[in-house]
Amino acid sequence: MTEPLTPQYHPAQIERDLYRWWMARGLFTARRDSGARPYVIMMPPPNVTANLHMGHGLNNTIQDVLVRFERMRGREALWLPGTDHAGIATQNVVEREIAKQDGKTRFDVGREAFVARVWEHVNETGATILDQLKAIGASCDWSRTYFTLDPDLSRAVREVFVRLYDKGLIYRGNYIINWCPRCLTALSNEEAEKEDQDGHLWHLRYPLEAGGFLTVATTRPETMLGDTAVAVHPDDERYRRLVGTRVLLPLADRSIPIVADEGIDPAFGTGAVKVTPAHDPLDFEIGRRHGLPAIDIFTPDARLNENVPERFRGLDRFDVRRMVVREFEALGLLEKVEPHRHAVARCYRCETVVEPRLSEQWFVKMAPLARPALEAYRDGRVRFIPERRGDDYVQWMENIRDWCISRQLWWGHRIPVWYCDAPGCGRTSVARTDLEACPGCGGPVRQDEDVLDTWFSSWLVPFSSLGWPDETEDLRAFYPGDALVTAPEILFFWVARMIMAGLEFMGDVPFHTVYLHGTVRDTRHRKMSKSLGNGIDPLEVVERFGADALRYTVVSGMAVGTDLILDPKDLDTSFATGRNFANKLWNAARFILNNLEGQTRPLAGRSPDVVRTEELALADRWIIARCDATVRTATEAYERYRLNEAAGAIYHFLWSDLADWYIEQVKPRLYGDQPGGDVARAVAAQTFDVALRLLHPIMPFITETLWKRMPGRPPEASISTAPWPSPDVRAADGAALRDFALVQEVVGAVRQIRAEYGIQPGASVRLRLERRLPSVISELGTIQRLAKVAEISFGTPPAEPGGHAVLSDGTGLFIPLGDAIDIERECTRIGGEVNRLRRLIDGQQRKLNNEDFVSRAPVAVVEAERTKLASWLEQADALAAKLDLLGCGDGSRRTGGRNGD
RNA sequence: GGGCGAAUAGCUCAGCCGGUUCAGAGCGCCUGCCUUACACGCAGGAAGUCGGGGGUUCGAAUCCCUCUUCGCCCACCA
Repeated sequence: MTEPLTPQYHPAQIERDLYRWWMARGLFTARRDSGARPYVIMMPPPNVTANLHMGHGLNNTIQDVLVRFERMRGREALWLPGTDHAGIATQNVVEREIAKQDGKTRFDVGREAFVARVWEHVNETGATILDQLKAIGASCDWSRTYFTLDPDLSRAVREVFVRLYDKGLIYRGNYIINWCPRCLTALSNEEAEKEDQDGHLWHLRYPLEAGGFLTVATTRPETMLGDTAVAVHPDDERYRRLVGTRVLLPLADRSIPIVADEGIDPAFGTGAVKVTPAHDPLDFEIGRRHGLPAIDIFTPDARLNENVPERFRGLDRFDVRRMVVREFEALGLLEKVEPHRHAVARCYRCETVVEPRLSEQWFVKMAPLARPALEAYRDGRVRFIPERRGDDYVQWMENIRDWCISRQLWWGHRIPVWYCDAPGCGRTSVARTDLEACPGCGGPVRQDEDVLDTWFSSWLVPFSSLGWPDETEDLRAFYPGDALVTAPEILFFWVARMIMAGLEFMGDVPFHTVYLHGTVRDTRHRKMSKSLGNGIDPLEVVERFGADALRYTVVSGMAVGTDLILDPKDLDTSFATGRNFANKLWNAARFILNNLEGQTRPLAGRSPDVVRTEELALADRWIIARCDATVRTATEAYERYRLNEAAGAIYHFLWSDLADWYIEQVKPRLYGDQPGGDVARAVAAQTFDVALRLLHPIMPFITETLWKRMPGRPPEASISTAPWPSPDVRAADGAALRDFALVQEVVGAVRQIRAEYGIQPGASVRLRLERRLPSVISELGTIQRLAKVAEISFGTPPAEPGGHAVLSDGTGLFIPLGDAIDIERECTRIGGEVNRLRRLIDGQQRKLNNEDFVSRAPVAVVEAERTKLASWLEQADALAAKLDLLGCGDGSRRTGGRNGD
C-alpha cells in the first residue's frame, strides 16, 4: 500500500482485496465476551435460488450502514445472514429444470429423488447471493450464516409446532383455502395477492320447480356446476315466498333448495346468490349454516372432475366458463352480462388465478398470538419507520385470520404429524422426533405428506438462528435484537409473525424498530422486475462504478418512506454522483496525503488540541467548526434513520467546504512559502479523518483505503472499528463560521463581477473594500488568490468606472474596470439587485409594522426579523449610492448611505 | 368499498413541529477555464406563480377543506 495513488479512483482494484482483508481480520464476527452492548440486525434471508437484484442492493446497503454506524459507536455488532429454503419458489425452479431437461414432472421423479434433486440444486447455486452481498460490502457475520432447513432450525420448527399444537393453537380442518392450480398447493391468505381486474357479471336464470325463474348473478359461471342451493336475504320481499321451494339447476339437472341467509346483500346483483360451498368462502359458511352438501367440481389443476356432466370433464375451468355461458344462452337462460371490475386473487409465486377450494389443511389459530403483538406496538415496544406503517400492522392484527400452514409440496419442513391407520386406533400423533410406531397401539404409522409454509420457519429466525430451543450463549447475548430492515411487502408474511413468535416463545419482541424502506422502481415508477426487463444488475454497477458509488446513490437517493427511482437505461447518469464523489474523495486524499510528508505535529485524534489555538488561522477555525457541525448533523441523521440527510451533510462538507474552500485556502501554507504549514497539515488531516469516519458506513471501501494510508496508522487498524467522532464544544466556533462566510462572500462577489465582464482568467484586478473588515484582513491572501486580486485597498471607492457589489453586512465593494465597464449593463445589474432588496424590504416593513406580528410572534423571531430588515436596508442603500455614482440612480436612497471607515 | 401516501426547477428528489434559505441539492443545460489533488474537475449562470381551487392566520411550499393525477395497503358484495 505504499505506491502513490493514481489520479483516478479505480474501485475494482481495491474493493475485492479489502473485503478479504476485513474477513481475515474477523472484523464482522460478533463476540459475546467483548463487554460491549450488542447491536443486532437479522438479515431478511434471501431465497436460496435468488440472485442479487437492486432490491437486495437497497435493503442490504441500508442494513450495512446501520450496522457499521453502530459498530463504530462501540456496539458489538451482529448482522446475521442466512438463506431461506423458499418452499414454492425453489420447488418451482427445480420443477422447471427437470421439465426442460428430462421432460418429467416431479411425480415422475418421485418424492425422495425429487427432494434430493432440489438439495443438489441448492448446494450448487445455494449461497451465491451471499457471495454477491460481499461485493457490495455487506459486513455480515458469516461465521453464523444459517439456512432455514438446517438441522438446528428444523428442530426449532418442530418444537414450535408441538408447542402450539399442545396449546391448542394448531388444528387441522376442512375449510375453503386458496389453492394454486399450477403449484398444486394450498396458500395462505397473504400468499394470494388480490388485484382488481375487469370481468363480467353474468345473470343466470335458474328455473323454479314451481314455474318461472330465479335469476342469480355470478362472476364465475363455471362454479354453478357445484351449486347446492340458492340463497336470498330473509327480509327480501321479492324472494320471501320462494324460500323453502326449489330450483332445477340447469346443465347439472339437480334440484336444489332456496334458502334464506343473513349474509346476502339484497342490493347487489339480483339479491339471489348461487351457493357453491366447495368453492367459495361465503358459500361455505352458508352451506354450513344450512346443512348443504359441498360438491367439489375441480381436479387439483382446476379442470372439471367426475362430479360434473361428462361433456365438461377434464376441461379447463376457463373453457368451461365459456361453455356454461354459451349453453345458458342457448337455453334462453342467460338474462344479461354486465361488465364488472372485481378483485381476482393470484398466486404470489406464479401469478396463476387462485381457486378457492375446500380441503383439509393445518392451521394456526392466530388471534391469541396477535393480541400481545398488538399490545407490543401500542405500548411502544415496537415502532415503525415511517410511523404510518404501524397502521397497516394494526389493521392486519385486528382482522387477523387463521394461518393455513400446510403446503402440498415436497420441498420444506415435513409436518411432524403421524397417523395410525390401525383399526380401532386411528390416533394422530404430533412429535418432536420422527415416530416409528403409534404411541397408542404400537402399530405402523405414516407421516403427514405435507410440508409447512416457508414462513413457518422464517418467523422463528430471530431466535432459531441463535440456537433456540437450546439456551445457547448466543441466544442469551443477542436476543432480542435491535432493528429489522425490510420492504413493506413482507410486513405481514414475516415481520408481524416474527413479533408474534418472539413474544410467544421468547417472551419479548425480536426487535424494537422496524424500518420499512421503499421499492426500487424505474423512471416510469414501475417496480423493477425480471419479467419487465427493467432491472439493474447491482454487480454490473459495482463492476463499472464501484460498490461505494452504488451505495452512495442508493442511500442519498432515498428519503424515509419514499421509493428509489433509477433509470435502468442510463446507469451513467444514475450512478455518476456516487462515482464522482468517490473520485473527489480520492483526490482530496491524494492532495492531503502528498502534503503530509515532513509533518511534525501529531495527527491522531481530532480535537483542536492538536494545534495550539492561537496558531489557528480563521480558515482553520472555520473548517474545524464546519467539521464539528457535520459530526452533529450526520450523527443525528444516522440515529434517526435519515441516511440521505447524513449522506448529504457529509458530501457537502467534503466537497464544498473541505475541497473547494479549505484545501484551496491552505495551499500556500503547504507549499512552504508561508508559515503555518504544520498547522494546516494537522487541521486538514484531522478534519479529513473525521469526515472519512462519518462517511464510512455509506462508502466503506474508499474510506477504509484512504484512512489506512493516513500516517501513523498501525497496519492492523481498520476504520470500521475506529471510534465514531463526537462533537466538541470547543470546536463549535460560531464566530469563525460567520467571519469566514464573509470572506467567501468577498471572493464570490469578485468572481461574479469578473465573470460578468468576461475578464480574462489570467488577469488580476484591484479590489476596494469600503470597510476594513477584520476577517477579511486576516484572510487577505486567500481572497487575493481565490479571486485573482492583485491588490486590496480600503475606503470609499474612487469616482471611476467599475463593478460594484455589497456584502450581506452592508460593506460596499468596488473593482475598477476602466474601459471594460459597460455602464448600462452595470446599472441594470445593480438596479435589479436594488429592486429585489426593495421588494424584500417592503414586505419586511409591513410585517414589522403589523401590531399583531410584533405582539404575537416570539421575541426572538421579531428580533431576527428586525436584524434582517436592517441588513437589507443597509445593502439597498449602499447599492443605491453606487447607482448614483454611476449616474443612473433614481435618488431614492433612504439614508445618506455609508462611507468607508 | 374502506384506509393511507405522493404531487416542489427538464429529470431524480430535500425542505421535520407555519416566521431564522428573500424556495435548495445532484444530474442535465448555457458561458469561461486542461489554475502542478481531481475535466469523474474549477469558476460563473439560466431555470420553479412549490398540481388546481378555496379557507385558517399578522404571515403558508409548510395547517384545514375540496378537486385532479399517480401510487400503496386492506376487503368473502356473489
